[in-house]
Formats: sequence, C-alpha cells, structure tokens
Amino acid sequence: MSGQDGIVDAPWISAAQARNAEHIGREIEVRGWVRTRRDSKGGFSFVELNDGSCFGNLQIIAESSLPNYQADIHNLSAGSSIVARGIVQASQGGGQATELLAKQIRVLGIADPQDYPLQKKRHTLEKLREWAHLRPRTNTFGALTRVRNRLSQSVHQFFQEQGFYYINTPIITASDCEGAGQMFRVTTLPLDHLPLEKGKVDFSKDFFGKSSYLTVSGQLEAEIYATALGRVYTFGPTFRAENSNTSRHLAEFWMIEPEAAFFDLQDNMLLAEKFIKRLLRDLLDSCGEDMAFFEERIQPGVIASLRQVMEKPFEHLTYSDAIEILNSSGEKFEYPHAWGCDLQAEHERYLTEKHVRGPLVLYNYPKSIKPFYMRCNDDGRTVAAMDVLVPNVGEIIGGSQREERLDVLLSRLNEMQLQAEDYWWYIELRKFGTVPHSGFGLGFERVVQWVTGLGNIRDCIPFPRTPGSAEF
RNA sequence: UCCUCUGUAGCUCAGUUGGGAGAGCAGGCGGCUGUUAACCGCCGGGUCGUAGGUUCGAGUCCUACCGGAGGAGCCA
Repeated sequence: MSGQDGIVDAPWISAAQARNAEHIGREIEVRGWVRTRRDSKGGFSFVELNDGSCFGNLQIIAESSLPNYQADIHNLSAGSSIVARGIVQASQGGGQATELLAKQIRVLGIADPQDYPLQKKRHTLEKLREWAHLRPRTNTFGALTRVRNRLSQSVHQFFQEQGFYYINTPIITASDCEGAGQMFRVTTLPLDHLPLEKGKVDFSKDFFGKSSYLTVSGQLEAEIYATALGRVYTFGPTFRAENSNTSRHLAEFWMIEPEAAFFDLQDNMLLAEKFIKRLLRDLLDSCGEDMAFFEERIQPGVIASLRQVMEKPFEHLTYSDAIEILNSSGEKFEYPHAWGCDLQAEHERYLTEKHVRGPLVLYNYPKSIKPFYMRCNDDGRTVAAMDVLVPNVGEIIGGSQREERLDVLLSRLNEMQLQAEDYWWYIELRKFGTVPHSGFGLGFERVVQWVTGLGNIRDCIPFPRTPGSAEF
C-alpha cells in the first residue's frame, strides 16, 4: 500500500510511512479512519488518522482556511473515513515525529457520534465482543490483528526454513474415529424428514454416502504425507463441538500440526522448542509498538517474561517425575494426583507457574490416558507423548512419537476396542515401508493468548465461535 | 454440563431494612491563540435482561428463562 510499489497512485502512502521522519517535506496522501479530533484554541483542528498500517495514529493539522472546514472537518468524529492530502512536516508538539499539514481533506463517510458505539474512552473486552464488526477499529484489536498476522507469517517461515512442506488436510472428514472429542456433523439430509433404516438414520443417503464431520485434527492425514515427503505441516481450522465454556476454549480454532518422518520424541520436543522461540523472537523484533501496548494496558511484565522464555532452555520433566514433584510439593490440591491420573489444571498451574516459572515440557505419559497412535515405550506402561505447558494458558502443544510398529499398533487398537477396519489406510502406512515419525499440534489462539496476555481466548480470534454464540 | 457472581442512560457504574431512578464519561450547543483519553457552562437521554409471583407498593424479595463473567470438566 505504499506509493513506491507501483500498485497505487503515487502520493498515497500509509500512516506508518507518513509517521516516519524521512518523509518530511513530501506531499503525500493518506486514507483511513478518524480516531479522534481535537480543536485548538487557535481555530484549527488536530485530526488523528489510523489506517491499520501501524499502532500509532497520524496527526493531521486541519486549518480553518480549508474550504470545507466549518462544514465537514470541524464535525469529524471517531470512525469517520477520510482522504487527506498535504505536506509531511516535523511535528511542533511532542509525542510524534511528524504530522501532516493538510491541503485538502475529503470526507468519504461520517460516523454519527450519536449512534457510533465506539467512544474515545476505554471499553471492556466483553462489550467489544458484542461489536465484533467494530472492534478491529480499537487499539487492542488493531494490535492483536498485527500480532496474529506476524505469528502466522513466522509459522510458515520457520517450517519452510526447516524443510517442511505446507499441506492442506481435509476440513470435512468422513470417519468419526478420530477420537479427539465431540465433532460437528456435516449433512445435506433434510433434518425434518430423515431417511430411516430400521429406525436409525440412513447415512448412506447422505452427501458422502456415510456420516461426515468437521475435522478435529489433520494429524492422521498429515502422517500420510510425512511418510512420503518427509516433513510436512498443516495450518488450518479445527472444530470441536464440546460444550466447554471457558476462557481457553473455542468451538472453531486454528491449529498448526507439523509431522516429520524419522523424528523421535527428542527431535519432536526440540522442534517444538525451536518453533516457539522463533515465534517469540520474530514477534518481539517486529511488533514493538503493538507489544508495548499489551505490556502497558493488558499485562504488565509480558515482554520481559517472553524474553526470558527465549533465552533459557525449556524445562523437561517426565510425567512420573512431575507426579513426584506434586507429591512432595506440600501444596494442597483439590484433586488427587496419583500416577495414572491425568493432570488437573491446578497441577499444571503449579508446575508451570510455581515450580519452573516458565514453559515446561512434560513427556512419557501413562498409556492408559493417551490415544492409540502414540508410541509405546519399553517400560510397557508409558507412551512417547509430550505436552508443552506455559504459565497462565496451560497446554499450548500436545504431541507424540507415533506408533510405527504394525503389531504394536494393532494390539493397541484392540486394547482400546477400536475397529481396525476403520483405520485400514492408517495401518497400511505401517505395512508398507514404515518409519519412526513424530508430530504435534499447536493451538494458535492459545499462543496468541499467551504472548499478548489477553485473559480470554475469545479476544484472540477475529470472530469467536463458542457454545450459543456464532454472531457475525 | 456443574458451581459462583452478574444484567440499571450510548459506555462504566451507584442505588442503603422494598416507598416512585442518580453520577461520571460520551453526545448536542456555547466559551477557551497547538492540542495529544476526563478545561469551563448549559441541555437532552432509562418498559432498571425477559416472563410470572409475593406485596397497598418491586430496580430492590421469590421462581423460571435468556445473556455475560470467573472457576471446574474436556481439550489445543
């Protein structure tokens, strides 16, 4: 969107560029939305414009000699859209390097302050959720959007540099055997007139000839590609129909799932750590203004804590050691933490927030509490699983080395009373040229929540989908 | 799904043992010779979430439902 790239009319530049002192003296044009207007005692106005290009606003000086000053400019209010042309000059006031002395201001659309919900003052995040069509115009969601974008870019850059191929796994899946929780059914059957067969719905009449659902994970399909091309990753939407009402759950969220052939659990854990550190480094390097806002207004201390994470190696603990630490912690827990039980939120919180005070990689979980595809360890009672936990948010990564031994996989399916036929293609990957391989899933919004310090995951995605809520 | 809290003006909230609704901000008008979230004055604005019930009388008490928040479970 700059004037130099040849895409748009030469004088049009971004507010981010216009705020830079190197443009002083140039005649330029900016296009965006008014954040606020202040009238000077001298009979002219300061109009602050934001076009999304950066956190800060461009201050525009609108003198009363402009032909439409009284009619338009003097009444400009937050949310109005304008095109302003003028000369960039050094700012006479503090707080910004430059300002635009307007030669012309064209008002494209006014936002009537009587009706426009966003005020100059602070709104609660809960209220802004009701205005998801307007909240990107606020400082918080502008910053959030740029942070999300930067993280997305880093995801691709990191995996591309590490030799991973970006693949697209299906959104619609025709098997209900993924076992990762409640799924949303996809159907074209008439719900008021379902075809029945012996009293049950006849899904052979459905669009795909069988039951189909929205995906809860692209992992199994990613394994197909990993065992052909070596290293792959997905970055796509994921759907969970669980009725969970918390600040950490969404019914629709974005997940990144790398899968790598010839990676064992150690390689997998190292990959996860390098990946997270890369995300943090890029974020802190290139989203300074936005992160400074989160630091100042959302969670003081967040930047320092992220820096610390970047500099130190992650702590690693086996599940068994974690249980030992909980046992000898002297801490009072509401839930028990015996070996073989899944760790409760309070346990994870103790481990990350009090014991290690930073990210923690837990691995080698009891096989009884983990899915069939995780690789069985030699001790006969644990699997090569690993989770990455971080303070405040909890689990952001769950992964494992996958069971590559055909006989072991078959007996695990049998143990868990799953039908081998349902997994015929998954099993064939082990029949034909099987290799050790590993992967993990990282919840994108959880990372956003962690790095911004936002308390509720519903504010970490543009349009949150939660039980009872799919507005916009 | 469970537990707890909550729903009063555009926004944030106050409203005392049930007696007829208030403040700040925002907005409108006016004033103020460069300002950078709340300079001064005046003005307008509310079926007190919805539906029942108790009572002479309900924002206030009771019941149900709906929305929101925090925590739990499930998970990423």
